Amino acid sequence: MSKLNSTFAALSDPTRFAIVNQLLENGEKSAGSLKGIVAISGPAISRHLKILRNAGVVEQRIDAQRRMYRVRPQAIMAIHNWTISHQEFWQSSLARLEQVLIAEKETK
Amino acid sequence: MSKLNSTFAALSDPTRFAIVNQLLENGEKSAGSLKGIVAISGPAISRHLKILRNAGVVEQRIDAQRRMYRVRPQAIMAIHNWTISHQEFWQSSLARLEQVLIAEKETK
DNA sequence: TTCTTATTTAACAATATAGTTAAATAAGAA
DNA sequence: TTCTTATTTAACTATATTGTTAAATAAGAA
Repeated sequence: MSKLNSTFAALSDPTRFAIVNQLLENGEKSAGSLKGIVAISGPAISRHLKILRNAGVVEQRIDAQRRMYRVRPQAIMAIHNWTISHQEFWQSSLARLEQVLIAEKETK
Repeated sequence: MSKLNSTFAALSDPTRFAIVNQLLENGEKSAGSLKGIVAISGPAISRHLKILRNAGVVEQRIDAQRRMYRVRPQAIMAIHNWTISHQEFWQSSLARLEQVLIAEKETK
């Protein structure tokens, strides 16, 4: 729980969020092939990957000259678990809001 | 999906993450009483709340001089839904990792 | 109206973030 | 070794973020 905000920080940048979604949807990708998904220089992608790695969101595997990146499942599960730990709050709040909308519809 | 990274940005600051957790656990709180949870000035808290509000993470209700803040359940649900949309990836990845650990234990 | 409480906005300084190009490093191929 | 491909690190600039104090605004109470 204490380092979840670092995970959120890693995912707060649009480029990094796009990288992570790309890796989640298509699995492992090289640094170079990730460069294609946004109009950005190589060094910029490289640094974003370093930030994601330091936050524990992705991990690296070396394949000859290429560095292959994939999402660490634990990172996404940690976010999931945080939402679950407050699930009662948001689910009941939403249920109440829905009841209000239904009541308003009946009044009109 | 497109504005989830703004939600993550709002939650990336440790002070804001603490504020949100406080509101999730104890419900609606005034700006002033939130000041107590971190050693920070009033104006700083006020601006953090504005950022959270702009990101759609909290909403405000006016009660005389006080501004009461509460978490918008939709914000947490949006995060939850994102983790769910990739659940197959992270759950099966974790299951595979666990299998590897079991296999290693048997080898030792 | 004037005082008090609660909160926000303004102005500013310090630090962090993200992008760029050029140089360095890593590793296979000629 | 030298060339080529892939990626990272260094150096630098521009912009964003966060915190502070002082002033402004909001609203009830005297």
